[in-house]
Order: sequence, then C-alpha cells, then structure tokens
Amino acid sequence: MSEHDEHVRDEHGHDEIGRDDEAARAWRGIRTLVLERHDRRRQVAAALGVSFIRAKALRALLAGPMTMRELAAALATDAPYTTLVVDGLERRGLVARAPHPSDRRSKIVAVTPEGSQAARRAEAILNAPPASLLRLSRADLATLDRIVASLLAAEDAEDAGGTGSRPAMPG
Amino acid sequence: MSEHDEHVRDEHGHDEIGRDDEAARAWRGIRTLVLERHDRRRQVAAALGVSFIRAKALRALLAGPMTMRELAAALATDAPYTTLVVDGLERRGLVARAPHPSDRRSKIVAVTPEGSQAARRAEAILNAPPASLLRLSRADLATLDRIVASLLAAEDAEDAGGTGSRPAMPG
DNA sequence: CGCAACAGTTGTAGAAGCACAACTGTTTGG
DNA sequence: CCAAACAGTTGTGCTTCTACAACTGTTGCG
Repeated sequence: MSEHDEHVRDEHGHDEIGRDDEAARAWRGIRTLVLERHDRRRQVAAALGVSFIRAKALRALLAGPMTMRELAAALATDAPYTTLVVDGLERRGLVARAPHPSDRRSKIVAVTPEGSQAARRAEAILNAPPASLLRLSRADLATLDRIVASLLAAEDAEDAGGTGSRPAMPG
Repeated sequence: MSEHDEHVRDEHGHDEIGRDDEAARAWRGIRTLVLERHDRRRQVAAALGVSFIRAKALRALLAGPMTMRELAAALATDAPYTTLVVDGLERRGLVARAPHPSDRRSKIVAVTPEGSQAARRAEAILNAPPASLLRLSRADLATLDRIVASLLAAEDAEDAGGTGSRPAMPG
C-alpha cells in the first residue's frame, strides 16, 4: 500500500531496504509458476474424463471415505452441487455411496478401486514438480523445501484457536 | 512414476536420498500456498465488479494498449469470446476501443483512467504477499526470492529458439 | 483487379460452476 | 411424543467460460 518504502523503514535498527519488494517479487514469481507456467487443471480433467471439481472430489476422497456434507466442505461448495458432483462420479463408477452405519440420514462416499486409481493419476499429474524445480541444486532444493514448509506451518499457527481443521490439499 | 527411489539413485556418487521427494513436497507446498491458502480470484472479481477473466484482461492491458487479437492471445481464448470480454469492460467504461491507425480491420483496446485504476487495484490484491511470507527472516526471504527467480529464468531458457514471448503475468 | 487471408463481430450451443428454495426422510432434545 | 434441526436430494435459474459457424469489412499479393 505504501508508496516509497525503499529505505530504512525499520523499528529495530536493521537495514530493511527493499524487503517488501523482495517479498512481492517472490510472491509474484511463485504465483506465475503455479498459475501461468504449470496450470494442469485441464490436463487432469482430460486425463480422468471428468470435470475438474470432480477430480478434486476424487482426490479429497483418496484420504478416506466421508459424508456428503464433509465432501461439500472439502470442495468449498454447497450440498446440492455436491450431489451433482457425486452423481457424475458414481455414474462413471469412480465413487460409491453407502449408508452411514449409525445415521441413516447420512451417506458415506468412497472411491472405488477405479476411482482410487484415477485419483492417484490426478495426484501424479498435479504434484509432479516442474523440470526446473528438479534441476535445482541439491542445496537450493533443500532450502526451498524448508522455507515452503515453514510458510505452511506459520499459516497453520496463524489461526490459533481455530477448529484445527485445515485441508492440506491444493485445488 | 517409480515406486522405490528412496536411496542412492545417482550417477555422480553423491547421496541422492529423497531428492525427488523433496522436490515433490516443495512443489505440493507451493501449490497449496497459491491455490488453497491464497486464492484471490473471487476477491479480485468482487473488488472490480467484473468477472475474473475481465480483470485479467484489464491487467494485461495495463502494460499497454493492444489489438483484440493480441488480447485474445494474452487471455488464451478465442476472438469471439474476447469480443464479449471487451464488450463488458467497455460497457463499464474500463476500456475503450480505438481504430488502428494503419489497419482499419484492427482495433486498439486501451484501458481508460478508471480501468487503469481498477487494474492496479487487482494487481495490488493479487500480488500482495501473504503475511507468512512477510514474516520470513531476511535471509530466507532473499533466498526464496533468488530461487524463485532462478526457476523462472530456467524455464524461460528452456524453450530455446522460441519466439521469446513469454507473458510474465500470473492469472 | 480479384481472391485469399485476416480482424473483428454476431449468433448459437453447450458444459461447468454455483446458489437458492423446497422437499423427503432421519435424528435429537425438550 | 413432537417440533426443530439435520443430511441429502430435486428443481430452478443464473453467470461464466468455451467452442464453432457464419458474416462484414479490410488488407495483401499475385
């Protein structure tokens, strides 16, 4: 927001030249990498033969069966649309609905063996690191890994007192 | 793809334990940060009052006026849809179409002052680094900045012999 | 000139995503 | 027991995104 924070805006006496610039540039670069250079949503949808949100649902279910409501939360959508999503997956034999053992209102959605395979294929496509990342020096790769992990950890700690539920899956 | 590359798969005698794992974890983390933790597409669309692709068009035009065809390429869409996108932006007074000085087939699309402001607002939202990034140590931030820049540079070098045109704007 | 290629527009169509109301069946708590 | 709350479904409607065909006007080239 500030216009000219080029120099020594600092309460601890350290030199803070360009700190915000560095952060902004790094963040912009990271966004470019993910959104511009390696956006694989179409690839995933094409590979699985389902819409991207269905692939996302499939991946969410890879961690284990869940109720429709939980799935809706995982997909950040509402219950009616979740029904449609699961309908499509069920029609293709990738998931199956089963009655909840102790609550007959609920249904448990679980991946079928084919669904599991499809989900893993999606994961493989999405999580395959770009070639540029694999070509990084050992030291840089380790450092990057450490820093990214620390960022995620810091954000997990941020919402202290929260419910503690934080999905670890990128969409 | 390989199942058990946990140990010493290496042609130079160095220890390569978990190198691929590290890369995969780092990449997954990066994707989580961008797509899961800090997906601001809705914010941008809401802030500007236009659909996200129109915000993207606006930002593309911030670099300078261009023809419809060039804009279509920048948005990775086709000409007819680009017409619709620009129609919407023009109706809101955010861009203006002008005749091409030397080719009467073409039209030059340029942001209006309001459009420029809106585009900058979008950039501000999208490029604002997450708090966790700003809280990184000075050394880590500098390192991250350097590594990210090197990744982008490596990818630019990857397509050697290409046209040299590589958009630097994340969508 | 005359024709192919081009830029942009219009029209059409469909998939995808998303939200809201209304409904059924089930559970829970007073 | 009974009303409220809940899980899931159905139906409806809208926006967005995308693709393709067809058309107008313009340009470039042989």
